[in-house]
Amino acid sequence: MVAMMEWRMHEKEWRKGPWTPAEDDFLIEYVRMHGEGRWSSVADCSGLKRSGKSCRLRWVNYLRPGLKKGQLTPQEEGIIIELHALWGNKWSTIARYLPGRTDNEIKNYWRTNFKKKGTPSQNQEKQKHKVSFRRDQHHHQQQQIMNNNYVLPQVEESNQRMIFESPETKMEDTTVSEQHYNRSVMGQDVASWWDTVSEDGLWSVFLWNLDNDQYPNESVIEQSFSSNF
DNA sequence: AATCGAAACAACCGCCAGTAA
DNA sequence: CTTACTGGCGGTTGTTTCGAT
Repeated sequence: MVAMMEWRMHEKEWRKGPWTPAEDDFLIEYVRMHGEGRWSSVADCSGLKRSGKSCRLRWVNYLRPGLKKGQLTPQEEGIIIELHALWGNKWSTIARYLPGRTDNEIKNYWRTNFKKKGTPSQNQEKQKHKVSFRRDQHHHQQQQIMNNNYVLPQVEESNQRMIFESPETKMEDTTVSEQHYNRSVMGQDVASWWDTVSEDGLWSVFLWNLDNDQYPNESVIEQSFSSNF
């Protein structure tokens, strides 16, 4: 009995730290068999000594098919900047507008570049010369493994208002403010956009009460965009 | 070549909301 | 109605890599 309890306790001691390729394989195989979700049962079904949370995080941030890796494009940077101005640290919400990018990636990017430093435009030149070789290399391997096995699932959330067909072109079923956002930011030079906004003091129009978790006043946004873009 | 600080990234932690029992 | 469980999210930390000196 005591031995049994000890065994059970031991069973719940999850492994931590960096994931090994073998663990990744286990998780990929699990998702292939059971689909996403039911993370708490991964350990039981796959033999992984990882918590459900850990498995979900690994899958979402690293193993999931369709993930883009490597440096963010100027367009993506612009999207992040603008949406952060609109919604604050709603990383998962922002990530929905950047197909293939994760909330974690965006969060890290923001913290590294903008949190306690100058404007994005000041950091742009610096950013251009930074390349993540290690990550690209690893991701390339992962993609080669998975491209043959997975179909990128359609994003369908009842209250998420968009379906991406290609990353930076077609968006469907967006709200008015989002459509303005799409028109104004997609393809625009980030540095010039930032300069415009910061010089004109436009940030004030984006300020609203973050606690109520609502979109900013659309008419205000519409006004600011129509007058500046 | 060695060292050190900054940047980049992966992963963990705590909290919260939704939901099933 | 209450409670426990689960998944998701944002904040934070630890490690690795890069670049300057």
